[in-house]
Amino acid sequence: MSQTWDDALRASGHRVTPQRQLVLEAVTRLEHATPEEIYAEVRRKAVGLNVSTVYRTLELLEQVGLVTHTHLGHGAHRYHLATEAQHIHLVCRHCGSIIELAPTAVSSLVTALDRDYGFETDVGHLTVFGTCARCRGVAAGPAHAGPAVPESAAADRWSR
Amino acid sequence: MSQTWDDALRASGHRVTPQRQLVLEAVTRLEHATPEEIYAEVRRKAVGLNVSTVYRTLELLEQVGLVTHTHLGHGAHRYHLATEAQHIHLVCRHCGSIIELAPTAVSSLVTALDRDYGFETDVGHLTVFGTCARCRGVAAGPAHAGPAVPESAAADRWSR
DNA sequence: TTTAGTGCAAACACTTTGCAAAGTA
DNA sequence: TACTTTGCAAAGTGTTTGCACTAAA
Repeated sequence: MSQTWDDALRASGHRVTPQRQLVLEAVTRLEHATPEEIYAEVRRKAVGLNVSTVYRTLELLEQVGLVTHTHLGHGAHRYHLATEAQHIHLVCRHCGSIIELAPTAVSSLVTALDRDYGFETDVGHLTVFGTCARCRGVAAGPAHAGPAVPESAAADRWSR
Repeated sequence: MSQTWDDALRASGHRVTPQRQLVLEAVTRLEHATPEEIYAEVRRKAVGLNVSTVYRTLELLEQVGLVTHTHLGHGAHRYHLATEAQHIHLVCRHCGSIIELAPTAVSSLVTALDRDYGFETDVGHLTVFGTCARCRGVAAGPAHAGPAVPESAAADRWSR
């Protein structure tokens, strides 16, 4: 049931190239890497390799099912092997640290969402933002007041 | 304990302008809006208003505590009122629909993360990707094989 | 009047595209 | 050989910045 990465490419009618191997290796080595980081890593071995190739390759590898990506805050796509054990991420807002957890940590949530809403959770994509234990001690979070909302009116006064 | 939005601005040493009111209104009206969408909405009332003003205003309003943002997939920042009831999001990968849930739906997870990892979850930012009930019936998810990883070697053959 | 806020245009970071040359099968 | 993939350069998105002008307080 297990095939090699190059067979996976060939089987889907794509060609095996050094570029693709390098990108896949980079994804394997650096976990949670952005396209940018993957590009930098790949360049260490192959200076001539182009950014667009990295993007195209990542898209292909994902399509073929060799890699997947997650969103870890802002706009950063981060890629990792599809074969890697599924895990969820805790991202600390303050120090930016990423904590990996086994999916079992959220199994009760997954079960509940399925039972109550018929929603099938993509565990590999689950990211929880918050504050890690270390930062909690340091920062005393600012308390928001909770002001009322405007009543739309002044606009016509100056619009044009 | 509740103040008006313009007082919130003044209190923090900022000025009250029509632009800021319009942006805040847009955020209020369209829930989960991207800067782009907010800009479009605002332009309907004030053609002259500039995109950069929208970005600057959103940043300010967030800083002052009137609005907050969430990441709902790719790189899309979506803004909503800070006063709005906290809620978590279920995003369907297939149809793109967004389901809002009360934070209580994940309270057990929040408790567990706190107890086990000392992690304080930012519930307002929690987004769960997956497949909604409707799409589950339709799409028969493709099963990934799980090919092996390359063994780094061919690279030197052609790098330069 | 003073100083913060705005519009404009240009700069940015990141990602995508068209096309001819190079390389896989 | 035939046809996919790459490198290159140029074009797109979405977001940010500097600066002179405008307007809130």
